[in-house]
Amino acid sequence: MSGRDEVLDEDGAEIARPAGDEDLHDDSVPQRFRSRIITLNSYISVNVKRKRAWGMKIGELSRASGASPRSLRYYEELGLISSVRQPNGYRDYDEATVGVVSTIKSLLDLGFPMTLIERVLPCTGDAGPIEGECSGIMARVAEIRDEMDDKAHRLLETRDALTAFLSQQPS
DNA sequence: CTTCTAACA
DNA sequence: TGTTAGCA
Repeated sequence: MSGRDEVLDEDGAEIARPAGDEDLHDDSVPQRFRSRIITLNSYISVNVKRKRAWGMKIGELSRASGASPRSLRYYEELGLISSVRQPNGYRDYDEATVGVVSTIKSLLDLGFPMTLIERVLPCTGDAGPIEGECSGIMARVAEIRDEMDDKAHRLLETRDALTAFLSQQPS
């Protein structure tokens, strides 16, 4: 173990060159860079111990979330999810993104238009720091909640009507 | 084979 | 949102 061996990811790409302790005490390394080296070292050690230097590529996230790569790029374009780029230009997603995508899919499932999700997600903090004024969007969300109440009631009525209808049918 | 961007029968 | 083209 030289401490200077290349660190490779699962695909064999070089991801970083870990600095050994000698670098931290070597006067050739300006002290203003040492904190960065320490940060890099801890980042590398954490990820290498997890046997994974990077997060997940779009294909993995796609399989894990059930969303198509096309959708994932679209969500990212809308700012719903984010990613960093690997040296090769490939998107690198944090594992936590799977949860955000699940949220998006759930809202989409419930009939929320992408345009609304685009404005609501930033207010949940899931897609990053809460920014902007959310009051307007929250008012709209409350409106939708009330509409849901109506739909729920009508749905129950229809269900009961169907039950009554079925019980009248001859066996 | 996978990903990327841009564009559209 | 899918799909396809042309690269890397």
